[in-house]
Amino acid sequence: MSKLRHSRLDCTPGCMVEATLALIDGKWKGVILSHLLEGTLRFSELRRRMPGVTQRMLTNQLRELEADGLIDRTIHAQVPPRVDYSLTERGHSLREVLDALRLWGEIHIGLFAQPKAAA
Amino acid sequence: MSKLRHSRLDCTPGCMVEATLALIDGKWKGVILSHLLEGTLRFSELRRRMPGVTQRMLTNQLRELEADGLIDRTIHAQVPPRVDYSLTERGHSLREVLDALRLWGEIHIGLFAQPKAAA
DNA sequence: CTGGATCCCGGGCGATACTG
DNA sequence: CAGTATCGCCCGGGATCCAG
Repeated sequence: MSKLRHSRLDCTPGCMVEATLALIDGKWKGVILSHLLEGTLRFSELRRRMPGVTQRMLTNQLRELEADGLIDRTIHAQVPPRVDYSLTERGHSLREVLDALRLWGEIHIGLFAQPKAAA
Repeated sequence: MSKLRHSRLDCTPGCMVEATLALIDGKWKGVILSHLLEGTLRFSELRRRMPGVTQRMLTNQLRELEADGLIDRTIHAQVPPRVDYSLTERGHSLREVLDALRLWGEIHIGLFAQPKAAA
């Protein structure tokens, strides 16, 4: 597991929330997972779809997602190296969570999103 | 808004996911929100319920949550100062999201990813 | 094409001390 | 009780170069 900050024994409200957050949080994981929800992608494809992320970070985040068992990394032994990334079953199971996050964002942040006004 | 890393204009898959994550992410926000879901709490009560967090960070996170319109901060003019924190309507609307996160964690982490307990 | 290794900087975050 | 102010460490993460 990448980073579970505080002891996961203090399961006061929020423990599991934090535990799950620790998996999908991380600067680019949410975006990566969202992209992979649409299907398998190779490294260069992910890069192209995420202009803002550096190659270092992309590799980094992918490794963490892999370590957390959320994505599979398939290396094809070819002269031009090729690596495919796809969601594991566990990864796919996050769809509902990601959908919940996206849905809330669309409703409560939308396009203008009053950070405090709203009320 | 506390920290929306990349332009929220590049709404490729994951944009809203990240936007929402930016609000509830942040080391302690998930836990804070979870606690406040149970009702209004004053500063010291929150501290007591979250042994691991420093006073500085707690204040910090509470301020960000307030700036994002997720919680209300009520100051009572008393000799022993007293400040109550409670969820705004917007904050309460996160319940489903937090529930989704917690539920996923309980199912996909709680069962087999446990260090020793579990099984 | 994929990704490792290095250098380096800003800031996140903890510890501590002070205030109203 | 509920913060604010200051110092300092650590590391996340960008840029760059190298390798299979």
